[in-house]
Amino acid sequence: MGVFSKTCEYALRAVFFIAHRTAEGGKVGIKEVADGIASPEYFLAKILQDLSRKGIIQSAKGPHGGFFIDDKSRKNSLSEVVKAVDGNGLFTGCGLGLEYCSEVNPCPLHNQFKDIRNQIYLMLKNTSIEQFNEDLSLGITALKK
Amino acid sequence: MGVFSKTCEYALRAVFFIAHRTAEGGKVGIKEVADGIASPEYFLAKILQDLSRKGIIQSAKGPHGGFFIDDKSRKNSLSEVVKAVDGNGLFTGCGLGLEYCSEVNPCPLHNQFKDIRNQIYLMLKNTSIEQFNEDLSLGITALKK
DNA sequence: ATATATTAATACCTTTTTATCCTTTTTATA
DNA sequence: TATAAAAAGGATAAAAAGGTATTAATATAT
Ligand code: FES
Ligand code: FES
Repeated sequence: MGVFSKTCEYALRAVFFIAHRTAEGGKVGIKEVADGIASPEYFLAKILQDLSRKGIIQSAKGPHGGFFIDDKSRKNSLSEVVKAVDGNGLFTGCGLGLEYCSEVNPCPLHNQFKDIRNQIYLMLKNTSIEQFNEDLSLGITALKK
Repeated sequence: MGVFSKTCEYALRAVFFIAHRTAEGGKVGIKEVADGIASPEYFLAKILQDLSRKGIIQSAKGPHGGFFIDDKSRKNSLSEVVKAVDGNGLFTGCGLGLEYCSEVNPCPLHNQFKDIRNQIYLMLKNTSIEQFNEDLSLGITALKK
């Protein structure tokens, strides 16, 4: 497994996709999102439902419904998305799984690991959801395959 | 979940513990290791069996038997341990879970993520198993709680 | 108002990971 | 040679993650 859980990977890709597709208003359906990011449809549905409850994205039922991201939410940083899905253990936890990460009782990898952990956090904190809309439009970056 | 799987966390802590305790020759039993790194004994047993089969650590059955790490193996880097347990997906995989990580079809996070991923690799590659023996002896670093 | 089609939400099932128990094999030594 | 100590291996179970089928909500046409 990678740095993020599968659930979190799908969540991040979906959030990018939805932000991109609803930048000019409008909504996008679950099937389209699932296809756009190559994820299992119903599993993604559950993830989006959760993100919706937590206010990371928005949704509307019924015909012409779908998922979207409002102006305020699209300014959110990726760290909010990761925190909503995986919690913030990735940002604060010990790399070797000690109960607490601390300077007073550090694990052998602590000094090196804390820097890396912080860089992961900064990367996510300093990146907004909407930030890649243009790259996606230009086909510079991809969300599947 | 953190950067490493639970299995991998236990493996790394155990490897540090065994290297430290068998630096002057001798062996250490599974119960002692499990206690020393605060891990479930029988689950750890499986992990150590696996590490032993893969040549990361060594073991001896019978009275006065136990686990140990020979001179050659203790020079191994942590990346070997992680690779043995979790594979090398952590070192090569896409942060957002795309099938392949590549420059030609990069995900939005690719440029930032590849640096971080490489730092994780370098940290592990440049750290040997035996490297923390002294710190552990001095109580500067810990493997439990 | 009501039926209908559309769509998200929920309840359910499967697989993987993590953890435990029990039996077998190996081996030092009494 | 018998005994006990220790890892190895098989079988099982609980928990978490991953994935699928069904249900509920709603806009719109009639
Ligand atoms: S104690 Fe392990 S990373 Fe801080
Ligand atoms: S393509 Fe995603 S990290 Fe390289």
